Amino acid sequence: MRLATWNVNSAKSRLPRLLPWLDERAPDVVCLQETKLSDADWAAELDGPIAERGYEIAHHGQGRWNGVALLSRVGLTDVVRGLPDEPEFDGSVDARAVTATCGGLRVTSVYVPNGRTPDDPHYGFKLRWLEALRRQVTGGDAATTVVAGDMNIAPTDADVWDPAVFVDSTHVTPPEREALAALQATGLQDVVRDRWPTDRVFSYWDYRAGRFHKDLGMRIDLVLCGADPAGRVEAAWIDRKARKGSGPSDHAPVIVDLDDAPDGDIGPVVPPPSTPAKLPNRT
DNA sequence: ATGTCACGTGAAACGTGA
Repeated sequence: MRLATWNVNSAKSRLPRLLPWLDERAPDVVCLQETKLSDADWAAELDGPIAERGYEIAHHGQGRWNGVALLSRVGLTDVVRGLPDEPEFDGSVDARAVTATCGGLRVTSVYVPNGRTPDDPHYGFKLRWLEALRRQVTGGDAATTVVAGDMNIAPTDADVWDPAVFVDSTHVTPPEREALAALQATGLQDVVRDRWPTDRVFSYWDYRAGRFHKDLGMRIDLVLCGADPAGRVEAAWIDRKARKGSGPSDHAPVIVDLDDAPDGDIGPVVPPPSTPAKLPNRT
């Protein structure tokens, strides 16, 4: 099973990149963030071409900002929009989380609040939102949980291109990193970092200043896996190709392949190859 | 280089957010 997450920075404007990417990478479950569409506009513009490719869809949108979605062709049931006791900002709840059961996993697509600056009210909102996300995970079966999306946190200084640039900025402050660590302490593994423990691995590059070309990025898009999916990881990588070319998102997709054979199942028993019958000699 | 996008407004440039 191939699982992916991608902050598309507007699903409508990214359609010319999203559809070919679905065709090329053929993910089974996709978490999208920053769709920037209402549910009605998503249905009008995206439902058709995505359903045509065999996906069931759960979109949780609000319009101009935010918006998340789950696409699945391995089942999509028990859809929940938002988080339990989700905190408000400026008097309303944003569209930042959608959860469903896909292929036996409880998957949540998340767009964690940016925080803006550490002294902005949005920063406290970010911390409260992360706590609500942690509570949701503790209320479920952590072993089969996947939380994937734009966390807007670089887990360590190795996840930013220059830690000096980010001093006193959001994405790297200790309270954010502690909130992420508390989320992971429910039993979730950062499977990309596990796979590439010492490599320079980024998922986001600012559009400005040629940052992608110079590989001056950050790793803020994470796939966090409970024990079951974490134990089945066959590959985990950033699809940098999707950040190249014309009209890309500023984020690249993260792709994780899981072994579909459950524990103890060695797959179909294949009989040993028999001696091939000799082809009749041609004369 | 504060260097780019995307969206809404409203009909072109500007404010907002990232």
